[in-house]
Amino acid sequence: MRSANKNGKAAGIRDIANALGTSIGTVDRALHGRSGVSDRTKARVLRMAEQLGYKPNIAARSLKLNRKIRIAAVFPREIAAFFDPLRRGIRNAADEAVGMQLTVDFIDYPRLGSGDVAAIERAAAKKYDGILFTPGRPRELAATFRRIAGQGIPMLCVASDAPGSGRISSVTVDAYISGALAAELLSHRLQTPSRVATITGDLATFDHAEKLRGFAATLAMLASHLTLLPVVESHESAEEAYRQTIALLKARTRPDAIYISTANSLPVLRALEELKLLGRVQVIATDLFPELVPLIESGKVLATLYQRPEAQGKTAMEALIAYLADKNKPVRVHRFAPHIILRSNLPLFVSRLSNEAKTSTS
Amino acid sequence: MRSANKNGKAAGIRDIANALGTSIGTVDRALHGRSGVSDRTKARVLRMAEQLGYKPNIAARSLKLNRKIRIAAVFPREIAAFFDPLRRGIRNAADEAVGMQLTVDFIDYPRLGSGDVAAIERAAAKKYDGILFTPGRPRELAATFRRIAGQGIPMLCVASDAPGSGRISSVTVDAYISGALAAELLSHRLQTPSRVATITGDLATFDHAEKLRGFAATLAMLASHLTLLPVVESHESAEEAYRQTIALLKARTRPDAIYISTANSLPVLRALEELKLLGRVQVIATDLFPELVPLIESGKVLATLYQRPEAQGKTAMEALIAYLADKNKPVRVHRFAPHIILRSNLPLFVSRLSNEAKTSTS
DNA sequence: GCAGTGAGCGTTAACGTTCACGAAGATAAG
DNA sequence: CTTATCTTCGTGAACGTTAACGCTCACTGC
Repeated sequence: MRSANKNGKAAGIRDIANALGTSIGTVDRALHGRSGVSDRTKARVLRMAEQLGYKPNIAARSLKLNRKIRIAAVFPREIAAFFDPLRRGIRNAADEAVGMQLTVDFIDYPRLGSGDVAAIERAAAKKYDGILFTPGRPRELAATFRRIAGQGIPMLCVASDAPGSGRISSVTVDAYISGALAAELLSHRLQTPSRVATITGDLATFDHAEKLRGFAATLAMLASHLTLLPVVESHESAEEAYRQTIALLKARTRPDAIYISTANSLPVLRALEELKLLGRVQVIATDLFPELVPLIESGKVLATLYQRPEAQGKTAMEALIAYLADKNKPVRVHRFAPHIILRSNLPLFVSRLSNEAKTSTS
Repeated sequence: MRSANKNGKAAGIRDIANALGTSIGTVDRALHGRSGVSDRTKARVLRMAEQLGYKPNIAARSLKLNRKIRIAAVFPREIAAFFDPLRRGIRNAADEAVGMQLTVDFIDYPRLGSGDVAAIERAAAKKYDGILFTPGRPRELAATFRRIAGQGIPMLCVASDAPGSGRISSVTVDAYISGALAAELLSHRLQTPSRVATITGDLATFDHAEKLRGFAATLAMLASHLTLLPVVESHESAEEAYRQTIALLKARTRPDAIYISTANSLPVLRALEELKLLGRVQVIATDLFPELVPLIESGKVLATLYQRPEAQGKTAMEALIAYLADKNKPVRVHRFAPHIILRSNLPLFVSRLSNEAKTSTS
């Protein structure tokens, strides 16, 4: 960005060599800590580089070392409203990647917890340079994780984390805070003693468990008049979610509010509708899809916590690329803030639903 | 990303030339619509390029045409809590820019509406390749805009828009929706007939006017029991904001809630505190700074609408760079969704306040 | 004395593009 | 027919970096 030398051009490796009366080969070796330079010259080079404000020309570098990188993106087909934009984010980031020949293979499997182990195994066997995926049930994947990590293939978790799996990093919404937000929003609305239910995907999924933790803790802290019913697990299945919701709503202890912590909220809403409880039971949903729009507009759904799948995908891919470009540089763990979608800011997100443009991840 | 030819490498300009039995010079001319190629060969080249799945190697290109770009970023010093991170976002984007020698000059002036015309004039005189700024009072800047646009210098508005100014694009929070959100959040809390006040920066600023429009419209639509008091303009001055708030709170028609639509909320909060009204008057603030944190934690401020200055700066800079790299490609107008910061998701943003790391703009 | 070793360094050929220069042929003007 | 001009195209030198290769010289062991 700054410090051009006298003639106006930025200092290059050649300028350093000239200034020192040495050769560019030596400078290159010194700058990269390669062998074949004496400590003395190495120090001289480093100092001169500093002095001239040397910044490596990335364009020249990536032109020279023409890297080919193959990345596997392993994600379920369901829930499409979440994973499709996530894949889009990944694709966008891949397209924008500059200075390498990037190949992204998308490997699909039916849904979280069903077929993921096999799919990831399959990907690992193909010797990719990196793997992107959502760990649905970290326990069942533990053995696979060890094998992949052992092979030295970097894996990065997206949409849910798997601590201790050897993944180089993870990109997720802050799950605990998502749950906490849901509780806070409900506490604003429910002023009198009420029952609150939660429907989640699968408690074996780390982020689902975290959401629940946040929800329960915040409920206890901010709203002691709200009692939490036993959690319902839909196991990422639409039918199961529907059945369980019906059962929940017909029970003696019918909840006054429901927090759906998975993007799989459609069956739950259908059950509510069929029992004519939409609007009478407060609902906080997760993520956004077309069917949810009119419900928020009409106030039948109080809010939804948008997990920004496209942004997650993009950030994850960028992080993986950055890691592959330079394995020394550490990769940050990204914890996104979920967007609280209410009635009045809904239009902003709806326009994004349709515009599946290559752009924007804000 | 795909279509490597037989030997595994991606198709380059030389491959096209070989396949056609022509020279790379001709291919280059044809691909870029330069003169000196017959229509026939041009068509042949284009077809072969398509067929081989040719993708230009950006690294090689930017290595060859070693462009130097100078950009001016003209922003006020106040309100630092907003403009400092915005500048940081700009700097980050500049550092990440690859394939060009980028120089960013930060030009400061006291505050919006005071010194901005002169500062922008000064920048324009220096023949920058692009200008980034916040149009505080578009009216007063109109003449300057015309001159700059006439010189062909692209300008991009950040944090507030200036429609019809000739700017190539703008990056802002969706102001109307910010206002609407504030109204909706207040309507959740205030159930009985109440008075609501708004304190803004300067109604001459486009985005401030928009926020008010959104606020008023949503109040009318969702909460007819809330009456809106006449708007107060602080003119981006701390002292004026303080004085006006005191006056407002001592008036006969003391408001039950205040929407502070400018980041300049500190003086307002001070006034509230001194009159012991913090916690008794509902407050929705804008943006985040250290002093606001305990107030949100304790529930004395209901919410704040975070305008994500760093993300805005980064996106704006990226957009300008993209435009300068290819002036044909149109630049999107970016409308960010403000983050609603409540008690439970506050920690997520606080950590960003301290970590002034180079990373993250989510 | 000499071959062998290896540390330290210089040379040079790529990587894929862009662009200035000039050659060759066609057309026009004298 | 010659000379000038224009169109179409090929040639080759950069851009800054990396890495393979090879040179020099000091040191070792015999």
